[in-house]
Amino acid sequence: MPRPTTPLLSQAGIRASALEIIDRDGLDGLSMRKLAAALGVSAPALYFHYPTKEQLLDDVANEIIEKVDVSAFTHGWREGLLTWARSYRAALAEHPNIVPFLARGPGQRDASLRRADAIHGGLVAAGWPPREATMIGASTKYLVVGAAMGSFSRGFVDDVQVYLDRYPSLGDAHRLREHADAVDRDSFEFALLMFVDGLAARLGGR
Amino acid sequence: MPRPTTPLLSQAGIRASALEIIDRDGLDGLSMRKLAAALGVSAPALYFHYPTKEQLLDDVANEIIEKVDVSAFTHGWREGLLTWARSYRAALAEHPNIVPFLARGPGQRDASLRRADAIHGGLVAAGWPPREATMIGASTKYLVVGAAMGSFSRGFVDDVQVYLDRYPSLGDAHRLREHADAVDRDSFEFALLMFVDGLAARLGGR
DNA sequence: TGGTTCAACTAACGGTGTTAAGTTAGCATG
DNA sequence: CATGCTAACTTAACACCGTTAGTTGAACCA
Repeated sequence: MPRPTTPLLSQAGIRASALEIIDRDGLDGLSMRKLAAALGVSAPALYFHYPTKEQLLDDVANEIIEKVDVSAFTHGWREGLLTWARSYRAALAEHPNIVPFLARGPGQRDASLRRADAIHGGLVAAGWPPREATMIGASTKYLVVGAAMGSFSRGFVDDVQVYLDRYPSLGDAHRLREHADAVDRDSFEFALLMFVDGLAARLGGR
Repeated sequence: MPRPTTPLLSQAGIRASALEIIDRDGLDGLSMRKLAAALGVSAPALYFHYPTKEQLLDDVANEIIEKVDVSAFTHGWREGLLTWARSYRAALAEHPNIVPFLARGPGQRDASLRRADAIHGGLVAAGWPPREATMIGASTKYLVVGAAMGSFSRGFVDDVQVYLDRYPSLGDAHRLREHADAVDRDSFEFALLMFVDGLAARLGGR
């Protein structure tokens, strides 16, 4: 069945289906064969539209990062930073399974760089020295990526009783599992505000 | 050649060789066959000592986390937190290639939990409400894991000129690549201090 | 109309983690 | 001391992976 009258595949369609599988089955749950099957096509057909799986994932990741809002630096660095960080985290939290890939390597993801530029520019325009602007950008990214990993609250397995017995100081943390998402969200917000407070004190003390 | 007179393999030896390969060839560079070859043995022999690759990696990760210092909470929460965060980051920076695995899933890594317990206990003992102690622990971990990913400075590929042309505001960031490690280390220290300053202000303001 | 290009196909390669079955050294027991 | 069980390895093989090669026939342009 060669060259169908109307194309069966498109880059956008492939990306959408790939993201769907990642969301449902995890990053390791995505294989080219499974993806092809979901699109009603054989695996090598995908390689006509994407040269490699890596490239496809790069594009999917790009699509997600595109939604991050870096526009609020016009309302001051504090507002800009908070808006950026929150929308960044929200974007990742919507597709947590792709975060390990995101974090692995930068690849060819243009969107990240365009945003890094906007952020750095916004901070410098607000009076931060370039070197500190760089560090603030990096720091915020650390927070977002770290939080997106959810490594803390997800560090508790389902069978909680075991840990309660062994680690008494964890105390009220025994309900961490059931409130995992809320804890992650609150902790991120907490960390972000502490960090920005620290920044404000530093900038104000000059 | 069955059952050699003296065992060729041990869990510790397997872990050591695995970590060596990971450090040298990256996380994806570790395969059971390559690991077996490095140990002068056939691949299935490993499965006598480790039920699965995942379990092996869990153990390797555990070994690394074991080195994290959580003892300094006896000198106050500030000192305890700083020491923990710095030694945590140092431990990960020593084996950056395993960080993506670390972040992927918590697995059965006992060491993480024993440390979470110590940290939570130390913070509460120093006067932090349990709920905030949980968030402080989580936040610090976000910073460490995020920084270990080095996702910011490594987000710039080798060919820098391309980005200079396209993203003018990046300005002095054009030397990011060559100073990548230094930038990461400084940014982490910066973020940590800003965060702890924010914390101190919050605790002091009560 | 003819030739080229496109978008799919099947077959296959080398790699992966892992399981099954075979072989024999070491150890415990009668 | 012989017997049997377990331990620690072997080779062969399974199902899957990302990817490449070679084929087919519809669509498009001259």
